[in-house]
Amino acid sequence: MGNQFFQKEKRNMGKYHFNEIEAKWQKFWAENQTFKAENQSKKPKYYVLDMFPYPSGAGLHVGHPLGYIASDIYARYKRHQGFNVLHPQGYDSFGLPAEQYAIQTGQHPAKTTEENIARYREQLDKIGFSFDWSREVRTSNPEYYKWTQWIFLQLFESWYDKNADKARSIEELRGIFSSEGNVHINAVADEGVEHFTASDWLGFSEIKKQEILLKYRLTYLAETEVNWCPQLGTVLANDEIVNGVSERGGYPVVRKKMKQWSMRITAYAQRLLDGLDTIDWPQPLKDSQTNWIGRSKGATVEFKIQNSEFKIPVFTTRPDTIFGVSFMVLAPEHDLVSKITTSEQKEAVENYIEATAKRSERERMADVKSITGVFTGAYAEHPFTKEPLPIWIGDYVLAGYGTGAVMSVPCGDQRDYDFAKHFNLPIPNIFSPLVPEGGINENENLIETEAFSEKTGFVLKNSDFLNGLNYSEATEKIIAALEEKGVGKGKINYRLRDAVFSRQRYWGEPFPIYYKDGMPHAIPTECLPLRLPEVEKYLPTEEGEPPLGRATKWHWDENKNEVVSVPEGEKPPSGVWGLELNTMPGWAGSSWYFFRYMEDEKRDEVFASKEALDYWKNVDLYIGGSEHATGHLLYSRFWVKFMHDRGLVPVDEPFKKLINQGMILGESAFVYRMNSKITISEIPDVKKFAQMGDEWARETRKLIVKTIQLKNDKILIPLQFFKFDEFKKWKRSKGFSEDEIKKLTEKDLEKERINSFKHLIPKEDIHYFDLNNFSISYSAQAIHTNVSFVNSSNELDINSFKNESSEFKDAEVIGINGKYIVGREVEKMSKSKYNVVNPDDICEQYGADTLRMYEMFLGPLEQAKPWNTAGITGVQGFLKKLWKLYHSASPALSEGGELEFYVSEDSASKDSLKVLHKTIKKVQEDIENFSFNTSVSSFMIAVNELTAQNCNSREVLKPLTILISPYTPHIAEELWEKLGHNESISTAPFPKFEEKFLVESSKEYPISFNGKMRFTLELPLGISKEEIESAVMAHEKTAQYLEGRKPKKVIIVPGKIVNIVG
RNA sequence: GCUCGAGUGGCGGAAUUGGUAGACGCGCUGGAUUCAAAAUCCAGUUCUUUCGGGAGUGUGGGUUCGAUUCCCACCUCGAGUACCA
Repeated sequence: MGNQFFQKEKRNMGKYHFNEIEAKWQKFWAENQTFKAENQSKKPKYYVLDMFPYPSGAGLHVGHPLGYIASDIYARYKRHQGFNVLHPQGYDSFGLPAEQYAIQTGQHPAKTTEENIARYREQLDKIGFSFDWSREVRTSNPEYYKWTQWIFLQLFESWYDKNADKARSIEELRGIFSSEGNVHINAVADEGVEHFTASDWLGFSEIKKQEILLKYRLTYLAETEVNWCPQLGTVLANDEIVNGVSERGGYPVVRKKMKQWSMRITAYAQRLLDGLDTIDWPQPLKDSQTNWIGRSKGATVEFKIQNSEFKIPVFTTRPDTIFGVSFMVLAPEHDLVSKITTSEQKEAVENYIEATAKRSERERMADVKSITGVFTGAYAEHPFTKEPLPIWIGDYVLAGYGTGAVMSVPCGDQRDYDFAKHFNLPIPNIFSPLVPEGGINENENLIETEAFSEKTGFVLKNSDFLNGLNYSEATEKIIAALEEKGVGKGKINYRLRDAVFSRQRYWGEPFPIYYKDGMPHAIPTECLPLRLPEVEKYLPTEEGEPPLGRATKWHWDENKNEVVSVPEGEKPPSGVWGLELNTMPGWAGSSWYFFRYMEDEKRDEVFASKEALDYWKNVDLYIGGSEHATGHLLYSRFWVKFMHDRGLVPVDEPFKKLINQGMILGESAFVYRMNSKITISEIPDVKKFAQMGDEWARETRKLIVKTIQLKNDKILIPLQFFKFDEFKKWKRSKGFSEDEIKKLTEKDLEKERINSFKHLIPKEDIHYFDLNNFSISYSAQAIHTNVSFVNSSNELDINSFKNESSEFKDAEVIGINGKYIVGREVEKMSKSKYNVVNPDDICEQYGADTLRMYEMFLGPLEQAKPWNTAGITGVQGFLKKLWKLYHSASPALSEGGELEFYVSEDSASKDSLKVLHKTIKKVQEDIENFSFNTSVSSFMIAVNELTAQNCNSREVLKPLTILISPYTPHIAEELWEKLGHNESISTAPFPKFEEKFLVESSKEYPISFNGKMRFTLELPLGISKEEIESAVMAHEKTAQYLEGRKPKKVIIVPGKIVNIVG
């Protein structure tokens, strides 16, 4: 016995021990700082970045590292190509989940965040990433958020000059105000800023000046209608709301007016749009930003209100249809509503406003079809015809878009049409359809049943000076007319709103702002960071203030320039003012973090030094999920453009190339629980029931004979007894013929099922279980079970299932032949679905190299795909084969020989070199196209072929090691060392592809007949078309396929194909 | 509804500018080795067939000597968006 054991151990010496190898190299890389990037280098730079992870308490599952593995392969590849690669990692560590957890447990979010990060790091380290950890950042770190606050203050001290089309400093704006007032200024600012002259400005009080400046600042304080989420106790940005409920938690969201910090991102709408043309991003991502920004071209038109000083400005994309206007509609929230409503209509209008305000955003969205509205009693005047137009209010008009009012053209807009139909308003027609022959059909009515909203196929009629014109001609003419009359002008409108920047939360960056006489003032930048204060509870105060309202030390002393405490109830001494109580949103810290990684030494002095910024410029490759399309990816672009304007960074786009990785889905496992209460009924008379109609439900209840409680109340039936399809499959596997399968009915399934739980039926009731005399009904439901209890053949490990899930300790698991087969379904990976696969476990069992390669092998990077642990053995088998290629046993393994590293110095065979170069070419192309799945296949092919060729030549194996090292770095390092190198493989030059090894002298031609390949024929490559043709025609099989016919045509593409037609 | 993306064996997926459909891997079947298992190795595996073939890349049509690839129409699934005037 002992001897046998020894033998086995001895035999294992040269085996592929991935756990040891991987631990060894991970340690080596950490100790030698192998992947530390240099800020001064002769090498060209390359910056590879993963989207900022939020360190959640659940840790990583196998879906998370997918993008990291892809970017790591690319980073390693670039190092082999001679680049100085920056490949950093860090944590977006402020955020809601840690705070929610803090509210529940009282634990400081900093503590849980710290723990979560430690766990993340541990998991990441096991996968062997080539991160430069010396540059790690955490957004919740004061040394980091110091600079987030600093950038906020830069925004606070800036305004947007439309003439220069860039942001400029507030100091310059003050200068302009002092010299010429604001009359000539062309700035992005709040609506309705009063006009003043230079002398006015100089006469204003400081408070008044601040009030005016606030209307120009790029981050400003304003009373805005926000999305308030009562359950989360905070406001949410538009992109944080999904289907009318909060993205995190799914809580309802209501609209509420609050004083909030906002970011004037709208100033950048056009540049954000234009910038998309300069970056290499996936088209769907660009499309969703384009839609989000929502540029539309049209005109503003002012409508005078009759017998009133007021005017209604509207925005329209179809100014050409102005002669089709038959009424006006205002949003219920519109300021003018209360001012113009007539006394007769007052009550109706007020009732309507009250009713619509109650409806939540979600209801309003769900219920888009019902048409509601009410007449205000007032009339507007058509700017050209002077006709009176009744003014209505209706909630299909949104307060937040355009001017919150529309000119209704029922013949040209479906919503206006529906509104007009519903309230019996006139629908004048202004369209004459064009007929295909080039004429105009005056008689046909385009708008009998619906609005005509096309921009082509018509000319205008009943439109005064626009008659006979098409869309573009009319649009041009009407805008000119509007401008001449001074009642409107051409305008571009954006859907994009300014971004709300305040959150009523604790775990975020404090604003470096205090309030002096009600006006916000910046704390001096040299006093940053303004640290997050301690609070005893993470909830809002009783007065409804944000959690920072609980901080006892949260006032700013202007004289001492420090945070001081003011005892509760006391008036602050002079020069001491309250600090801002809101904190910044999650996207603050993530909008600039990519610049922080560039800096390594001067992080205390600057957010990033000029040298670092000039060297690294922007991110060359950014990999992450598409869910950030309208959040992080838009805000980052905005901040970068702003920072560029103010000369803080040299680039105006953060991410040159971006790739979206697809989600890895989980395969959930289900067990099927049968209700233990079984209802026995008489068999119904089918004919009688068919005649009964609605009464049948009541009648069936009368048929119930008895309800039987089985002996166990937790009964699991197998998949085969849950779904009829599976039942049939099972029968088929038991050797039933197709005919027999066809004859199977639900009744057969029921019989088997009843049989399977017969032992649980109380003895006295057993006679009821006869399908010939009774109808038996019960229910069963699918329940998620932990995938770790299930093996690759979908069998449930019944013992661990019972032991580890307390709910089913005493369950009766009904198997078939002692096996219980679970149901499977592909779903998102999540804790609640018990389908999470942990990368640590995979690394432990199969190794990190196998995990890395398998994740790539699953399919194209951008595509969503299900995870199936069973398939991983193929990749592991491959790595074992690869290992064996560098080892040999003498005597042969079967004769008790042991594996030893062996590489021959002899020159390689022609075939082996061909395999090598074919692989170099393919892998290089694949990496450059981010087609990692296909290069895994080519590695497998290469190793299969080299093994078949018994290749052990260094000439081939050395370059092969480098080739594969981006994918499986640990095994590559180990083999590299065994090949006799002392340095890490990570910067070894990538093998060079040489065409000469692939040159072929002959080609196996596929010979097709009418496009169908029939046989192949090997022919030399050098020969002419004629020679090919005669060789093919002379072939015996050709005659056979032609069956005596004469070919009509022979297509020959040398080096490709021969096709015979006839 | 609109915008975008995708439909190929039992499964994940390959297929250069239109040129041998199903590479590679999983699973399955059979075999070798083993007391046995694991591991390993070998062979087979789109469907159908009267073993000559025939059909086949969501469906229907078109262009072509030749279409998974290009064009038109439709169906299904997925993602985003949602009264945007």
